[in-house]
Amino acid sequence: MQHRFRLTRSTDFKRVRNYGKSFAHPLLVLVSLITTDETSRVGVTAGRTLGGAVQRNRAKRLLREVMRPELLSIKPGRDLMLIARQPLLKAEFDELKKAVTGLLRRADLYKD
RNA sequence: CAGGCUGGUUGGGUGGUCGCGGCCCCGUGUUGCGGGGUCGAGGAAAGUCCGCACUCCAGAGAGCACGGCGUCGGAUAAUACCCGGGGCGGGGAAAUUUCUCUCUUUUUUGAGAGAAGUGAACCUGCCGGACAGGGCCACAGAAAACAGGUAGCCCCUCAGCCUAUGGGUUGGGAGGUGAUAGUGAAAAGGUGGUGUAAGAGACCACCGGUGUCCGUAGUAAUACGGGCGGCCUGGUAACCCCCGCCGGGAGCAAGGUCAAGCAGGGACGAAGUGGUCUGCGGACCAUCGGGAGGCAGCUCGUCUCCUUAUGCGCUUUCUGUUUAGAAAGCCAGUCCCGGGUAGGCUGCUCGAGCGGCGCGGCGACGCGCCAGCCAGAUAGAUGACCGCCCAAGCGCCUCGGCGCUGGACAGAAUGCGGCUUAUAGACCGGCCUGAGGC
RNA sequence: CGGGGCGUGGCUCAGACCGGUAGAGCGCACGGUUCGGGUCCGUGAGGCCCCCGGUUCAAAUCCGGGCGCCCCGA
Repeated sequence: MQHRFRLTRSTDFKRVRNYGKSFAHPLLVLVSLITTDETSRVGVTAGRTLGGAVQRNRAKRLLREVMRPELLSIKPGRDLMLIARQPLLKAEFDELKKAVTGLLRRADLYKD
C-alpha cells in the first residue's frame, strides 16, 4: 500500500478513533470517519493483546495486504482504521479478505 | 560396538505473479509521477545485567559520604561476568571391593536386592581480613565464647546407721576435674601412652591444622620435601565494619538545526542638501543622521546592505467657529527581533565492522595480506498467493513408496564487546569409560 | 532509553529492615444457640511463602539469575 494512502500521524489516529463510526467482526474492527480530503486513507493497528512484535507486525501486514486492492473502489474522503483482534492470527488469508470486504460493504464505503 | 560428556557450523532451498522501504540512473506535465538497476532482520535483533564509543551538562585540587569490586596470570577500547591456571567444596556412568539379607546348588558356586567405599572424561558453586572493634548464634543443653557444674568421677570434711574396728553405706558442706554420658549445626585439636586422688597438651610419640625459614618446580597464586616455634586463637563479614582498588551526572526522546500557530518585545522618525532621468506618479546616485552585519574580542577606521505603511479605528486632554490639527493611551495591521511548541531535517550508519587466506598463541585474542560496501524504517519497510525439492511428524501396506499435515524461538530503531534467557531440527568434530578383535 | 513497586491459605493483606515459632480479617467445614435461617459463641481444616541456584548449622526473610503483573519519567 502506497504511503500517501496511509494514516501516519498520531493525531489522525486519535481523531478517527474518537469521532469515527465503528463496525465489528470477530477478526477485526473497522472505524470510518468522513473528511474533506480528496483521497481516502487507511491506518492499521494491533494491540498488545495479540502478542509480541512478530505477531503484531504480521497482523498489520496481513491487513495492509488485504486493503491494497480494495483501495481503488472506495469512496473518496474517508479515513479508515483497521484494528486487529486476536483470532486474526489463526485465520486464512481468504477468510480475512471476506471479513474485510463484508465490513466495507456494511459501512457503505464502496463507490456506486 | 555400547554408554557418558563436550565444542563448533547452520537456522529451509529454488522459481513465478503482485506488493513495500532506502540508494543510484533515465524520462517527465518536476513538493510529484513513470521506468530500470541494486540492496533490504537475528543468533539471539530479545532481556537490559555489566562495559565502552558518541553527545550534552557540571567541574581548580583533595577529602568525606554512598555504591561496586576483591585467588594468580593473561587478553581487551573497556568489563564482577572473557581466556588459562590455583585452592576449597558439590555432582558424575560403567566397573570394582567389603558387608548384610533372600533364593538356589550334593559341593565348588550362581543370581537378585540393599548399605558403605574407590571411582573417568566432564559439569558446576565460591575466593581479602574473624588476634581493629561491635552485633548475632533460636530450640535443646550444666555451659554457646576473657568458657562452664545441683548428671557423673575423685579427694577432704561433718552427721546418722551397720560392723568381724580394716572399713562400708546414706545425707549435707567445701573443693578438684572437663576423661565419661547426654544435648546440639557447632562443646575449645585427634589416637595411644606417661602421669594422677580423679583427671587434663600437664608431659611424650605419631597424625592433622596453622605460622615462619630453607630447598625444588612454576612468571605467580600454589604444590611437594625438610627444619623450627606456639602446641593453637568456634561460626557468621551475600550483618555492621576494617584494608586495598574503582566510580562526576544524564542519556540518540542525548544533542544540533529549520520553524507554523499562540503569547512576548521593538519600530511604523526626520522626510534635509546637491545632482541625473522622467511618461510628473516617481526612480536612481552621492552625502548627513539612524539601524544591521563583516573585517579575530574591544576602540578607531573601513566595507556592504537597509532606511518603510499606516488606519474616513476607539478613548482622554489641548488648540480651533467648523472642517480639522497636535499629544498620550488602547485596538487592528505591516515589518523586524530573540526564545521556542506542534511538525520537518539532521544525528544515522564506513565501523574497536564483516568475509576469505596465512602466521603467532593451549586459549581469550593479536598481526599481516586480499576483496568488496553489506538495512537505515519513523503508525515504523522484508509481505500475499502458487509450483517443485530437501528435512520433520502421522497413517497405510508389498519395507520401499504413497497420501495428509507442514516449518523452532523470534522482528533492527545510535553503534559495538560480554553476560543472561528462548529455540524444531540438520551437519562436522573432540574427550573419557567398558567390552570384543588384530 | 532509564527508574520504581508487587508476587505469602479461596480473597485482601501483615511478617522481611535486624535469618530460627507463618499470622490477622473475610470466606469454608463442624458443633452449639433457634421451631428453622441469619446474627452470635466455640472448635479447626486449608501454605513446597512465584520459580531456579548460592551464602549459612538454618532462608518467606540475605545475595545472584529468571518469570508474571502494575506504575512512572524523558
